[in-house]
Amino acid sequence: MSKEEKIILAAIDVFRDKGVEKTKVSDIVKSAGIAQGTFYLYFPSKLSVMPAIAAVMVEKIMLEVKNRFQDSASLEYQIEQIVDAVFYLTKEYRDVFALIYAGIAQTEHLKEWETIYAPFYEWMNNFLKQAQNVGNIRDSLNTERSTKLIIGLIESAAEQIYLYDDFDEENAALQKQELLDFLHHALGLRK
Amino acid sequence: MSKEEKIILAAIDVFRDKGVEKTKVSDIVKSAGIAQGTFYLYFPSKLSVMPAIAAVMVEKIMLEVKNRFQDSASLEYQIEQIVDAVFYLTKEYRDVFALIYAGIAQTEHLKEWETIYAPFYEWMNNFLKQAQNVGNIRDSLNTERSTKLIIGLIESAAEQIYLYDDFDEENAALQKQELLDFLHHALGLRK
Amino acid sequence: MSKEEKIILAAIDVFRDKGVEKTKVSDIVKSAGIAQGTFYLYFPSKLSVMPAIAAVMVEKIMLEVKNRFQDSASLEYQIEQIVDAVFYLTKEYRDVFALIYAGIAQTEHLKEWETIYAPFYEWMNNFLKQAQNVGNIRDSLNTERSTKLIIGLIESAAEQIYLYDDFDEENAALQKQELLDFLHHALGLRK
Amino acid sequence: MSKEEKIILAAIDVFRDKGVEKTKVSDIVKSAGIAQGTFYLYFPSKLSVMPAIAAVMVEKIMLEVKNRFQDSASLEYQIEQIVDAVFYLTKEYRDVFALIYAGIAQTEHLKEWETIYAPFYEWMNNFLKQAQNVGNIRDSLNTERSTKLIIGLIESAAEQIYLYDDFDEENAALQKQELLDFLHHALGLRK
DNA sequence: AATGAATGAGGGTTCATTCAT
DNA sequence: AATGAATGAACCCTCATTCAT
Repeated sequence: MSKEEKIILAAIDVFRDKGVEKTKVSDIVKSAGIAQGTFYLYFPSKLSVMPAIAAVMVEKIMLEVKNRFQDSASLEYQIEQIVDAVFYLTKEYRDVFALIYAGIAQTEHLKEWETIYAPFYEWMNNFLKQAQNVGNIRDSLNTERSTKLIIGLIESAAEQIYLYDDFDEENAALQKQELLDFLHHALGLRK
Repeated sequence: MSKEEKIILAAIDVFRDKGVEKTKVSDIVKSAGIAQGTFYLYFPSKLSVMPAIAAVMVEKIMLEVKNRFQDSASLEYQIEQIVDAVFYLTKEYRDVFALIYAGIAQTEHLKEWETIYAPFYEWMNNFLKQAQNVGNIRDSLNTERSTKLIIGLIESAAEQIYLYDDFDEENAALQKQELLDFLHHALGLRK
Repeated sequence: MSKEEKIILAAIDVFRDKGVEKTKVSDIVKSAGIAQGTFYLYFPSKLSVMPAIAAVMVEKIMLEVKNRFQDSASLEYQIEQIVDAVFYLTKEYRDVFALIYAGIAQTEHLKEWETIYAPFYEWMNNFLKQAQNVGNIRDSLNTERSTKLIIGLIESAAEQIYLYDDFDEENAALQKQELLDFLHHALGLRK
Repeated sequence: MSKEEKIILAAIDVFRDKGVEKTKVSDIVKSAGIAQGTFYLYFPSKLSVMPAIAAVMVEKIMLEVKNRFQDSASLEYQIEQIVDAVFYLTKEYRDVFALIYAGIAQTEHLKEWETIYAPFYEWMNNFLKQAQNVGNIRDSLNTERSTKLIIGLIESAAEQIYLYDDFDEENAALQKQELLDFLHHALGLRK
């Protein structure tokens, strides 16, 4: 594993454990098993690791979505699989997402966020286009614009459940069902 | 204006300008026109101004929504007004929301985020219930659960437009139209 | 004694003891009996104390010159008194002058040096003018321009003796005599 | 050019540009076009380049003086040539001299300063002796002692002009003339 | 209540030097 | 001899907080 990777993974660990604010660079390097100065060969500051962490998380998202997705399944089920993937990741890495969000908001790296998310947007756009081509979602929907709405909707739903609400299995299931229903109508699903 | 108010307003200004982390208490007191020590007569620490700022923002949200909302308008137009209100707030105060979020995330009181939004959630829930009662939105929609989905959806759409995309008036109008359309279908609007 | 004075005097002490390079700000504040941060309320950096030290030294020069100077003495003897004053100070504070010279050369404070020296230049100029007016030094001498030459000459002579040469009382006396002779001819002394 | 020479010349450049304290070894090696580690094959530390730089400067001094000097010229003109040489050197390389001085002052080898000047002192002493032998300067002058006075005088005059005063062509010419006059009288020139 | 000079612990960052290749 | 990535001790400076006035 390269030193850069070591730093990123160690940063995720320590940020999760202590929070961004309270994390010292010395904590990160200790956890990464490298020298203090080595950190600065790869990142100019503590917060500049954030985009790299974000990129790792988007990789995880794509992996999860692709793993769960079944080409042969019904559109309805496929959407549920996407929702499940995002929900699972939010649940599992909620603190990482929270710190990325906070960390990115604090710095000037905001614009990078879009670039980092690009692969997920592209994948979703293709998915919607195909479904629209075969007539399974309403024609009036502009897939490119809606892609961002849908991803934003699913993620904010997940955040509601796993970040803000006191987590409760039954409530989570109901909230997910409401979301699927909401999406069903919004997309004008026909199948 | 009381010194406490001066501090809160000055803190909002400076936090927006420099970010929470880079803001010094000395910046706040300079902007507020008071002495360094006076700050500590009203707030025990820099971050403890956050809840007061949050309260100011809740007021702004409710004021904006209520100001724009017209009881007599069509449901479709009322929804557009809500979207406009959230868009406006995001555009104007997105950095403030981000810093409250970040401040809250740092102090581990993430759940409080919900409290801040509570009045807006409640108002939106009532709005949906009424519309549902008169049969203007689909019966299958659970207003309470959907409230959070809708607000999350509108906000994430607003962020896409005002933060990540390079802002472009025409594109913004189209994206807003797509969102209204998306909501129209999701709610099963009948009128 | 004000904190600023404490810092200057402590800085002189520590610089003399350890040299500029090896002196830490923490050494200065320890010697001054103040807190680390207090230093930065008065000086922006370690080297920025240099001009203040230089000013103290020029004060010492003026005091020494004025103390030794006798209005009633012969011109020849008066010049010897000035030389004695500069020699004494260079001898006593050779290390301080060395560090000022080095410290000032290293920073951007070079131009300030002239301002700091201004009182000495002015005093010397008046001295020469008066002697010229009563016909004791050659008329062709431009007092203002020569003032700087003379002070430079005396100081460099002193440095030669006390800083560079291995000090030797007899040699010092001879070198001083040569300087007085040199000045005698240069000024065209008539009395 | 050998790597050692490359390092010395690069060090002079960078030291002049940024000052000794602010110069990093990495700056020197970058400018020299060699690897970081290579530096330490030739010099044990950053400051240890100083003597090598000093040696280069001695060469420059002697070269300049000898180049300008004309055996056949009048004594008066020869002195002007010497002044011109020192003025030129001060103007062109004053910062290098300052940094050598500072470097030496820091390492407590202040006495070495004299060694650097030794060839110049010797040359000047011979020059004065010859002039005295043929009766062109006063007999009472001790050439050895005066050598140091004269060089110190010329240098301090040059520093006044090129460093402290805001440089001004006309003023510089007058100041130089005053210096020549001063020297003329001090040496008791007869021709 | 208000002030603002003083505090000093703390952490980010630098950079001379090393060493495996 | 040459490299340059890695090291980690060293130190500056910041800034939240205190407290005498």
